[in-house]
Amino acid sequence: MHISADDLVDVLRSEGLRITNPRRLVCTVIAERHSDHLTAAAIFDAVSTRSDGDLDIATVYRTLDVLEQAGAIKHGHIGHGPTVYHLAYEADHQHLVCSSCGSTVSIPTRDLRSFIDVITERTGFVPQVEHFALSGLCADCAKKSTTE
Amino acid sequence: MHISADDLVDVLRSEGLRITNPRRLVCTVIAERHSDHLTAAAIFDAVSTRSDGDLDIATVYRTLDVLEQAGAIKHGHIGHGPTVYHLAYEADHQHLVCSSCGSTVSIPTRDLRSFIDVITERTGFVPQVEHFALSGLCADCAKKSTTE
DNA sequence: CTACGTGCAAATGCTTTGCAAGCCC
DNA sequence: GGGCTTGCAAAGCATTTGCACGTAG
Repeated sequence: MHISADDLVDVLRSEGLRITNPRRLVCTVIAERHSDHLTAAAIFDAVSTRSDGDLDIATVYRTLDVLEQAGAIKHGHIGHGPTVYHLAYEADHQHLVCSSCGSTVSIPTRDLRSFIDVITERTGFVPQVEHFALSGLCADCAKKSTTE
Repeated sequence: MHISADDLVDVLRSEGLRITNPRRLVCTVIAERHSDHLTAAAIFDAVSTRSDGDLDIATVYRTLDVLEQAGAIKHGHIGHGPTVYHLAYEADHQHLVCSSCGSTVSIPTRDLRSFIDVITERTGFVPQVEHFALSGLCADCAKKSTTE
């Protein structure tokens, strides 16, 4: 299943929002690079290098807001860096960021089912694990820290 | 077990660092409010309202860095707000932030043992769950969202 | 005495906002 | 044409940094 720029534009249209060139450009980049974790700056850069591209970074943020409210995309936070955006249906994994070397790993949300259930049982809280990355040590750095 | 301002100062001393009034003041506030999740701004404010208090916010950040490197305190991230600091030995719980109402709940890290183990098994990654809060819906907001 | 620590102010990085002009429907 | 969108510039917030002065050890 791949989502096209037009699909995203349609989401906006169906919300009664106006279809403008800046919005089309942002949608195009998100669709083209659907597997990436895009930052607002990355989208801005990608658009800026296109021949038909010219828009303001503020507009990128505003468009991302609007797409997120429409349910087409979601944002998450990986470590300390800037906010990352991705298609809503791809928000099915948790990120792990190594606090030592900065590398990231993913784990499918479904593998964390029991964890999520434990939390809900004990606190009533329903976690959205994908939203914030988890910090820790990657395999390599963990090995190093025990060896030293 | 309670840590006093002097204990924190001693940590600095044992690292060969100089004991200055600004550092003493920051240590005092951390010791006095050891159960809070203090932000740099909160520490700055707390010091500023004392009769003997006068320091720069930059110094607060520098002192927090130094205390963290010395192992006396740790920092964490709860939702989008500013970085929070607390005594190292109190970093034994995970925070859950409600993305809807902003309320936070805690759960002891030991209750998440099996979760942590699953992640390590599958990815080699050793999570430090306390570092980043988890996002989700608190019991109340989860109830509301299913009712609506 | 001198390296370390401080205050101050300016810079940083990411994101938001106010406002007047522009363009979609 | 009316109002949603945009660009631009400025502001906001948390945090960091350069630098000259001050002081702990």
